[in-house]
Amino acid sequence: MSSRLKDVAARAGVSVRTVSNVVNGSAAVAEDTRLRVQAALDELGYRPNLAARSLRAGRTGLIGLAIPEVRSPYFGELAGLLVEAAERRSWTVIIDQTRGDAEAERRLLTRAGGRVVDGLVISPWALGPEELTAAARSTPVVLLGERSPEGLVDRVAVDNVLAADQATTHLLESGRRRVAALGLQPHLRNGTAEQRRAGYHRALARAGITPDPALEAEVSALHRADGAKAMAQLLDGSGRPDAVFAFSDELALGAMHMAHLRGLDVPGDIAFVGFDDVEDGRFANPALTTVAPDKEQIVERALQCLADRIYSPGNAVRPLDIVVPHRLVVRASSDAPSS
Amino acid sequence: MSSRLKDVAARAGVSVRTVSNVVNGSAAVAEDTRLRVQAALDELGYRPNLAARSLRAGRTGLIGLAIPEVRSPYFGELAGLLVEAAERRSWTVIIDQTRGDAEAERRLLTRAGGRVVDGLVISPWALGPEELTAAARSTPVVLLGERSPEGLVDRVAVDNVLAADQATTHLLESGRRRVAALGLQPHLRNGTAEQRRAGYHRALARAGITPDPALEAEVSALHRADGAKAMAQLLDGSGRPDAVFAFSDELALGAMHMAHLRGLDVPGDIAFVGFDDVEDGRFANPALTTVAPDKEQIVERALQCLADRIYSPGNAVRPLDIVVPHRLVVRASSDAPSS
DNA sequence: ATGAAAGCGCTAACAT
DNA sequence: ATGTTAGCGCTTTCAT
Repeated sequence: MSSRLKDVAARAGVSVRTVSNVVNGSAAVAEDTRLRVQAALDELGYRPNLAARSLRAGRTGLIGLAIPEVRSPYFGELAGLLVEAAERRSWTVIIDQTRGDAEAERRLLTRAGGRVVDGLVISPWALGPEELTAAARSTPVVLLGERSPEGLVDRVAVDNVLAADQATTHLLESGRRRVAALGLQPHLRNGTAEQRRAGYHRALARAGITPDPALEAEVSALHRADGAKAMAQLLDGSGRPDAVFAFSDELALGAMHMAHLRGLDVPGDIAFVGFDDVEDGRFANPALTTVAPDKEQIVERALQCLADRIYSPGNAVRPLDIVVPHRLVVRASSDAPSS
Repeated sequence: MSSRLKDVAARAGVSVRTVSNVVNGSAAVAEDTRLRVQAALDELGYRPNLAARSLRAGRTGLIGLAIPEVRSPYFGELAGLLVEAAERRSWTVIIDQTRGDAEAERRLLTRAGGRVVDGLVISPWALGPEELTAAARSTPVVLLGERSPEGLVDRVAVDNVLAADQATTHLLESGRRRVAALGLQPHLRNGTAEQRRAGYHRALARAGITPDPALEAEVSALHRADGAKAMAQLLDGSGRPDAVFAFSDELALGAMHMAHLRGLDVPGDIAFVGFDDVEDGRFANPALTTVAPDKEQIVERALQCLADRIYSPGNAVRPLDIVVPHRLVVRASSDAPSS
């Protein structure tokens, strides 16, 4: 099979110690031996066995990313960015999908405990704070989006209440009066939707508008199809919305599609704002107004948290609650009605 | 820190051998000892150290997936499916992005050689056949899409020539005459675009149409923006297309967006067909006609190849060239012109 | 500057 | 049924 340190040592006529030093540059090696060893290394096509290294080091160089699904544009983009950022820190990322399933989330947390990964970045949907906190005691864990109770685990997120408030306010300022909120998920333990709803209510209140239950639509998942379905219900209901604040771009895109099917003009008859700023939205017809979280910063700060815990585990830093910036990107889907 | 087999053994008053047997169920253990050991296991919260296991087993249980980028809808969907399929085989997937960069592809191939992963599924863009074949000699490798010369490495793909022919034929049959091909990538070593172009030419030839160079648009990458840019060039050129066969849905979506911006009606003035059948296309306005490869089968067969090579390495099976089925999904973007 | 050897945590061959 | 131990490939302490 493939060659080990020992083989290379035998071939170069030195000890494994010296070969190891050449491979890692970990100690001074006489120039001529170094060359001899290097030659042997090349001839044998030596590749270090990572399992052995990890076993020695007590670290794997792997970090986990647990997200509901890779294929969704938002998490896909996030995963891409995280992989790149991890690379810069010489980490390899294991991406796992939870599908918002409690069992899957639990399994990944457990695996993190099993030291397959040195740390875990998780965007929890199904799991409650207790379990997350418990898991974080045995491994470095960073939460994306969801808040842990009393900040017991590191967490990185945008200010959802503020962002939702701004999105709603933007619609109100463009003259819309019957703004719907699309994306409630009362069945999840994830509080994100609840926070966005709070921001939505806050904006309505400031404008002196009483929330209308007929303008709040629930979804069972966050795909375009769910957005389309919820939109259909809004249009068939008594709410008669002239604008929609969807809690994700995917939902917004699905909803917008439904509006088109129903013969509505966007933004003439109805305006849309999404959340996430995924690429699809930028190229939709019309282009989608959205809340853009600073994704680069989300992954960067998450990894920083992990690094801090992994490399100085004794140093019991207080768990961080990091808020990353966002901005409202106005595009054609929410232009003021031509009136 | 965390507990080892030895700790559990001490606590239960048995040998490590017995604990190992309990953990793995690998040998008969007396019921009462089993219970005692299990209790110790639970109390100590024992988790096996995977690095040690891998070192012993000579296998890591990890497989690599190397794709240009996770965030693109097509590769995102594929990655999601592959992770699920791998799970069923108790494999964990490491996803890596190559960005079509030769150096990145080379690095991943090398890592595969380093036994971090037991095998690698790669969608090569930049690397030529020689290097791919060389890498496959030291590790199980499956190619997605790209054909290796003389079938020296396992490969899974759709029949690109046939698919492109069908897509083009569909447009011609709906009465279009000036069908453009969008998505040539002469700078890549990847032959996929070339195959799709061949299918496009074959369809034109069958219809007695001479290919017009002004109707063939190159792109530097495969994002919506590239599709939009190429579309602008087509519209500004002398080709005056009444239909576009884009080599990917993303390109098609970008191109369709540009058509809208130019005030063209789709499909009235111009029809579109994409390739990949990603979710975005299904919810686009209008919904995008596309070639739908059987993605489930792509990942399933790819993993099957890997499993064969990993579990019976001596068994030098001839490299397989697997063609998975596809179908043309006709949607609103290519309805016959109302004429 | 380099060699010898211990030991990371686990499994399995060899005992009893 | 269960204990003892070698060894997977590597890094690193201790010697020289």
